[in-house]
Amino acid sequence: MLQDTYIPPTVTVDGVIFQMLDEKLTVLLIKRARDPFMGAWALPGGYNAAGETTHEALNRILTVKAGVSVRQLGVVEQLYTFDSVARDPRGHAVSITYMGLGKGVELNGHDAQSPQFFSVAHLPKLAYDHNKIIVYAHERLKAKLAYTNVAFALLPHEFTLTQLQSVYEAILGTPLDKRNFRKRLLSLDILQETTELSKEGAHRPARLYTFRDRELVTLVRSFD
Amino acid sequence: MLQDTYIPPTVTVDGVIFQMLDEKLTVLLIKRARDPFMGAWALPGGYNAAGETTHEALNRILTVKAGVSVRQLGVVEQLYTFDSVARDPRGHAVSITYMGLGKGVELNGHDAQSPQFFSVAHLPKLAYDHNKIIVYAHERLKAKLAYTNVAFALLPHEFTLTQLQSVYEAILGTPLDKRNFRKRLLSLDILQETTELSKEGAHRPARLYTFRDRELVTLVRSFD
DNA sequence: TCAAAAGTGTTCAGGATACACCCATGC
DNA sequence: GCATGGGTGTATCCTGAACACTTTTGA
Repeated sequence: MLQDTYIPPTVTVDGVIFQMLDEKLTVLLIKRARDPFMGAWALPGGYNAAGETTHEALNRILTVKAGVSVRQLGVVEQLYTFDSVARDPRGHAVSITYMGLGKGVELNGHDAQSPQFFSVAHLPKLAYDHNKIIVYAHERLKAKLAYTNVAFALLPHEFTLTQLQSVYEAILGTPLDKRNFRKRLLSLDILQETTELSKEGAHRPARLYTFRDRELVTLVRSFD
Repeated sequence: MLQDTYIPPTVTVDGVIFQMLDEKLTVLLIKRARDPFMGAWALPGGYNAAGETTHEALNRILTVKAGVSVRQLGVVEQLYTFDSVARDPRGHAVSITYMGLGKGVELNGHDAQSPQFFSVAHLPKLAYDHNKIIVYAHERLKAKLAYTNVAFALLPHEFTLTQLQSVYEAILGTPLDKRNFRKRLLSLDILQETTELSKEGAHRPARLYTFRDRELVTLVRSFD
């Protein structure tokens, strides 16, 4: 089936890496070093070569361009594959996008392309259609809050329910009722109460919780 | 960024084409003409060459291998992109899968690879991991029944509520309550009552309905 | 004693579920 | 007149939404 004349399209991989900073959802961007869009902010991305999987390519790209390893990310999930406009004489390109969720991600001394986390709520105009890709990833993340334990990947091992609520609020973009939020999250059976308290500030200490699982768990669906 | 030495992975496109036959959900399969898995049933798929989009490749592959045009399909949706095991010396391959939904799809005189629709409930062992891909597509379709009008792509222009219910039941794999089903579907505001009746058989004629839209519509979400 | 965040229950409305009988037709 | 599928309504349960005050601590 494979002719000798078969020439594959260019394949690229792009990553939408989220983490919480200062109670805001932020996304990792780099400054493009070359045309097209030289100097513009963009998602970290690059070519996928023969002999490496898309995950391997993602890891390599994040490492080289931003000093981030996928091992620092609690969740990595494929988003969508775009047919991109040709960027070279080979014709159409295919772009596979991933979403990654982390916490305390360090950008180890890679300032060549100035990797930085930007608040998702106030993004500059990005290269290509990267703004749309981020919106898509954000929607996916919003939806997953409702029926998975994804939030674990964005929080420290132990956290207070108020911290957890602030993550939900930042991602959903709406304030939530404290009592209803606690009732619901506790009823999902994804959290584990610890015996520890966080005592910070001049107020009553807060109970610390952990997630029962540190990997993505999908809760039961609901249609008939 | 693009070295002259860049060699992309092999890119393939596979289609999971569903239609209703005899009140059952069925999927289009072909018999593989070459190794690997020569003689085994498989999803129609093939190489994506430079210069064509994945949609174009899908259309070409379906046309050549099964005599099906994507224009016969009411819905075409990308499913997932798999890193496949290398099938040739180029190394890893990337496989982009699509789901297509049709009705009355004709396989125009292409019996070279014996294209046929098989009941999803009773599939043979397929080549590669195609059984898993079909399960994935089936899950996606189930989920979409709940919050979109996808079913339009599987039904004739006019249909009875009983026909519609039978599509839902076949896909979900459970019987549904007639009164509750009608109440719910009618409340979604995706159907349009016609003035026509279907009079077949020795019983009361049934009201015919159409879908208000003949393109995919997503209903409102529900999280906070 | 004051400020600041933690923690906690009840009421209400709307949607989902369960359930059984009469209707219109062809033969 | 009978067999066949078409068509309809109500009572109940459960989930989601709204809503305000007391508790514990540090300063």
